[in-house]
Amino acid sequence: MSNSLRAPEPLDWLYRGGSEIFPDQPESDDPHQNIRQRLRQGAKLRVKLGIDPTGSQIHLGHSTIFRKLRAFQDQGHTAVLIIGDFTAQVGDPTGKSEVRRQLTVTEVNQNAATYLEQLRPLLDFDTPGRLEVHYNSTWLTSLDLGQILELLATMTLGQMLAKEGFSERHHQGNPVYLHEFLYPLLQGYDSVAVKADVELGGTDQKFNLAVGRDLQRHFHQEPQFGLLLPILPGLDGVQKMSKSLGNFVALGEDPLTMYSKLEKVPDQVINQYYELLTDYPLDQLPVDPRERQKTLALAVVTQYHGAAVAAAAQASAMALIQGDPSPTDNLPEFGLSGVHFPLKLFYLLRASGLCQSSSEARRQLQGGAVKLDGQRVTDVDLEFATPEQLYHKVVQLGKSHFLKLVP
RNA sequence: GGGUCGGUGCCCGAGUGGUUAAUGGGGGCGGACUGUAAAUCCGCUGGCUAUGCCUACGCUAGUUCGAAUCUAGCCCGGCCCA
Repeated sequence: MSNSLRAPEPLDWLYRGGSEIFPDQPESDDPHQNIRQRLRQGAKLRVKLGIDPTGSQIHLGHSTIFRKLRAFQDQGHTAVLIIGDFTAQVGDPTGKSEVRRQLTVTEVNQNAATYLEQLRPLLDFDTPGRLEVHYNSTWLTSLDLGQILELLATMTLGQMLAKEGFSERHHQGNPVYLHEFLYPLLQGYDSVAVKADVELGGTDQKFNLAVGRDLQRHFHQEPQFGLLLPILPGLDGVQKMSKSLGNFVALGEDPLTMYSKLEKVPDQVINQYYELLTDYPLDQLPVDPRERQKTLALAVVTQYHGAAVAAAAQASAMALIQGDPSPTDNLPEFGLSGVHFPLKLFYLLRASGLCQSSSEARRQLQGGAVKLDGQRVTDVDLEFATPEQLYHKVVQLGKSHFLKLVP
């Protein structure tokens, strides 16, 4: 595969998803201004991607950029993954209308530990030389005040205020703390530390990636290329996919939940989902909108769980929609051994995590949202004397939350 | 440091002594409809194994039969001045 570097002419893999590359001067022969020239020369690039472990879950919105990183890997380049264990404590102010809560060291470490596992289906971990993983605390914690001053002295207040977010917040009368100014500089310094040739990010990262170029130049390195991918809209079809908005699909979710969420992606954004989340030929998308959703869901679930499991999830989802919970092989399960009998149904809804509180569970029952084996239950005080009455029954909340009860 | 305005439920935002988890909007969840979509209509939107008991309007004390609403101190923000 490494030989393919000599003829990377169809650069579809590079541009799929509407990547914006900068600097981008297509007519230029200068390999520092034109990444295609660089690739034609067979350069082996160090492709940086930083991710701050601010949460415990990675979702599809993050995955687009990892897919791009994988594409670079498959072309023979080196993925340089930076776990922002230090920057996570500062908090990226990008796109935030308010200050980010600062995480503790313990939280950050716990989050970081789960990240690599979640990325396993996405990246090439095995081919030698294709992946480096760094924690940016390695170099950032050892910066002394003199070095920090050097970083700060590379930018002006005007440049900082030009960054989206800062000036809005300031003019809206919201606080902007000084330590937030350090974030872009630290992220940029990461590029210096790993000698990045390319850095990947979402379009909202343009400022930060540009700072990386400035700092590399300051430290007498070749400035990196920036490659920006559009932000993936969330399941609501409007706002960007994010955990805090709840409009996300996490990489670690079970196949059926993943499928159920993806098969109802709004029409207005489904083409973007195809482009950013799959390798499906974009000129061959199913015409029927319902088919288009199903095919997408199947394609994405396959990436994370394999074709067989994905097909089973699709079959289960279709059956469950029609109220038939029989082919429920891969439903998430809930063991009844952990709860006490006699058992009230609303308590079960709470205990199983289907509802967040027992009060909410009662409301859902009253609102007609709960079904047991396809039968709607509205009796708030329904109680079961023994676990045997519930074995192998399926509890359903709304249209897409299912749970199989097991001993 | 001084002056001034402000801190209400997921968010915004009413309320300025009195049956009440506290108007309204957004968002979210659910129901009907549908393509399991959108649009539309309707319901719900503090907690608790619950015919009741808790906790809530920045924090802590206080005034009062009774406070989110009054008083004091403290914490945190905006703006103006230094």
